[in-house]
Amino acid sequence: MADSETGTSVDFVRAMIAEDIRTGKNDGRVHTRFPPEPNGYLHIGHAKAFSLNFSIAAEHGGLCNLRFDDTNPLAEDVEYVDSIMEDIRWLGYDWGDRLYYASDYFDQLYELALQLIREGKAFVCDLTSDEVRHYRGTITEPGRNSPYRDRTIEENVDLFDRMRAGEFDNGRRTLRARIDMASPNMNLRDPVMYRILHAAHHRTGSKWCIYPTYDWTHGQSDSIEGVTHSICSIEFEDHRPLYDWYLDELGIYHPRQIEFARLYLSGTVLSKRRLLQLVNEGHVTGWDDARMPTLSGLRRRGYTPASIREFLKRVGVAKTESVIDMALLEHCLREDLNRVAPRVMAVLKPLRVVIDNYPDDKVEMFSAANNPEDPGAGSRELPFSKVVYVERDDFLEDPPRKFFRLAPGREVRLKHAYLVTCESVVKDEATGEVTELRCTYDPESRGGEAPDGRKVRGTLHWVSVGHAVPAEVRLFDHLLLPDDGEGKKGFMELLNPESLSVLTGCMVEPSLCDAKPGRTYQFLRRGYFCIDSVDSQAGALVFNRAVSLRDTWARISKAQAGK
RNA sequence: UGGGGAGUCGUCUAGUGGUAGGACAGCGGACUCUGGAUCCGCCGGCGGGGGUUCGAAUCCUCCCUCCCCAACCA
Repeated sequence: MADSETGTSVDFVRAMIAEDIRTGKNDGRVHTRFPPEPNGYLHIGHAKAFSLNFSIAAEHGGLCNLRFDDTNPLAEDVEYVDSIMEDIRWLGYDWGDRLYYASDYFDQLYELALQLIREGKAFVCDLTSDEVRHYRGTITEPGRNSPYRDRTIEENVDLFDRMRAGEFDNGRRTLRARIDMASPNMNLRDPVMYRILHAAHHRTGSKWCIYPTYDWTHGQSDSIEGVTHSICSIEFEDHRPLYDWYLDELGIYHPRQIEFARLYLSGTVLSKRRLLQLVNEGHVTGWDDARMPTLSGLRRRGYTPASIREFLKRVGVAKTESVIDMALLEHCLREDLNRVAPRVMAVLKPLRVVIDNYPDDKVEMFSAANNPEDPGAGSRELPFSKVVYVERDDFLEDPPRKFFRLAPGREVRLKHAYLVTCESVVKDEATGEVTELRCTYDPESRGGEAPDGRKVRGTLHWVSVGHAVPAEVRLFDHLLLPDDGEGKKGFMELLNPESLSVLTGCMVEPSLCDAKPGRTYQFLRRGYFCIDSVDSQAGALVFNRAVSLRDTWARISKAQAGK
């Protein structure tokens, strides 16, 4: 869809709304809403929905409401209400003073139901849920009318009143719309509007023992709030005729429902039911486990609101069911963090390096830029001494081609410090494991510059042993393994047993000593790491790897191994 | 099988009768005190068959594939 004014293209939802404005519908007003049920934590799929709703309203100077669709007290909880509000705000959206609950409308909904009953368009049905199912027919066969379908209006009003008064047990009766039991659309086969549920509601307490269903609630709530465009996900497409039916029969303000495709992400699952299962069965530590695609999980992992917003923008909005490659989300995070994350040195798997010709007790301070992408980020001082840690992976006794790091006789640069050459290797006599490297440094290379201009390809990160701060580092992999066959394996079989690996004894530079939880850094040459907001403490730092850096060497060595 | 939706590079997504473009991924190169970043390049697609037209991803038609619906969940 090309926008003639800007030359940029817009998605079909925005195009429809633009058309409504052009034709003068709703006096050009745009009012949307995000209607989550508080029965779980929000994930990135929900973020697609609410960012769409909030953004579209904002683009037209309109408003977007937050409305909790709390019509099923059995599934809902205030814990979820709170987390949902926190997550929406975190992503940067604001519903102002328009916080609503479907339960706020229970009285109005009851009156509207009475209106339908009085017009002969709804009836109290005594069929059990099993019987209702049988009477409904199947996908290919029409249903049959309920024997209670033709009760008098007086009887319906009386029975409905008594349902509300609590005279009947759970499931004993329902209020149903009187539409068409032969409709090819199952949603129109006399759908249930109210069920009896003697259960406490997290907001209305025990005031009600009948609860309206989603279909009976949604359109009327939209109408009451003056919502112009009710944007929802595509599985509600064949509910739209029912949405429209209620509004038309009631003769009240009629918003327009528009459906778009939900978001799916490779390597994870975006279904509340399954996420809840992961939590309940202990496959993750909670809704905010850093491996979870929930907003609280992504936040804990180190994802930034900006990166998620950019991701959603790039993903677009359409009606095609699509699975987005997780690599795109990761790309958006790197892109954002590259701009804003302070650089820092941390050695994940330490190997001692002794610089033999460096004075024993000397400590030098080197200035290090906090972010080469952002001169305004300033610099910090790094202590250097005779014994430092480098990454174990940065040394190979017998290096392959194109390996630019440390090896016997090789010279590399210790970032910001000196050029050092590996002179010998110390090993554990019993195991043969390399325990220490003995090196010499070039005193003329202070700051890392070769005095004679000689080229040194390898630059390593390091931490001075005497100044290093120990830390735990958690690395994450996808929750789900790639689905090899054509979805032959079940969800549980695809769970990645190695989605979490914990590294202890990592050594980070001293400037991180009093870093605050939730802050994200780039560990030079390693990736972006966020201080865990739950488990990290001063003196016992815990970092989560949000995403690795692009690793060209990993690709080269993999290709070499393949030969 | 009835109804409702959807099919464009590996993955997303533009396109609305006039040269199929972009992003991510992949591959190659330049540059680099992060094998990062940046820059340049390459790769690769209209589900299929008919038809209309000077011309079709786009219009018509038949077919194929995938998703959703038979909760008193949302």
